[in-house]
Amino acid sequence: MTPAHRAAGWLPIRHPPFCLDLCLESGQTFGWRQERGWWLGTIRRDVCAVRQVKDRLEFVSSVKPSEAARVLRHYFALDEDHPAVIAQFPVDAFLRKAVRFAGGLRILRQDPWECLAGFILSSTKQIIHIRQIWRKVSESWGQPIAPGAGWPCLHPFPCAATVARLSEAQLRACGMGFRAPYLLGAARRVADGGLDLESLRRLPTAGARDRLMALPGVGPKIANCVLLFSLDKADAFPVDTWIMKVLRAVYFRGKRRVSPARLIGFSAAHFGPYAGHAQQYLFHYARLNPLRLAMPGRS
DNA sequence: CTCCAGGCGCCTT
DNA sequence: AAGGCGCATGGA
Repeated sequence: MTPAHRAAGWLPIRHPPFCLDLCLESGQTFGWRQERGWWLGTIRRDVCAVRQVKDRLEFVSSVKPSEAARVLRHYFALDEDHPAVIAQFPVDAFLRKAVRFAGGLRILRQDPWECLAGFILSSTKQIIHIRQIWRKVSESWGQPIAPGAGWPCLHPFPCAATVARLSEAQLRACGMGFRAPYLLGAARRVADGGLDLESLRRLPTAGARDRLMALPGVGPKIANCVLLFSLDKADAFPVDTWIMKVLRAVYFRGKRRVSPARLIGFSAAHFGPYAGHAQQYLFHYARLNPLRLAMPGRS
């Protein structure tokens, strides 16, 4: 290993289990890629390389180590008592199986704008495609920066003000199709102060959700993703096609014509104050075990 | 070729 | 309130 590839700093993982691979592969963020054992990605203007070695996180960053440590500790929620979160889950055999299946899967604390943009791009797209679009947008309008000497340059995702100045045609050129006017509209609302994303932290989950859903292209699912993945609303419960399959197959087995509204109502009551964290385990399990999920009587 | 993907907006009943 | 459909794009 060259000196350039030595970590500039490291962070202890104080509440294991923590699994960096699961966190970055589980479809809650779209800008990270793996290269030679390191994860390369950006958090606002902070360009970094990260890897997990047992119970610590090593990093190289374009900003000074003390600042990078602060940003990364927060982003990867290393200060969160993860076992205490799991302990708040309801007594539920299937959920516990999903937790065992993906030990150390955490909810990251993303930048609200980047999270909003990512999930506006996500509708009826596979995760691999969302990553492609994300990268195209980043490389088209983000200034390239290297985490350190000897590292490849990465392009931060453009901020709302930058996207707001683009044209719909420029965004469509990145392959996002009908999502272009949605992303542009949301960027303008955020850039012109029509919606202050940070202020949503101070609102109750339902109120913050209403504000997000006033944005073009943002319905309940995307709003819940933004609340959960970037605004510390642990009770927000995104219901996508995979979660719909889980709920129908596991919690409403054999019943026909269960409405989405009823599934959502059940989820809110059943999964508790950390429903969103439970959702991420269910989502990941369903996505990687579609066959087992479809098979009856295998719990 | 067809089908579907971490949905949403709009249009019918 | 609840259900159906079109929307861009790309990979299986």
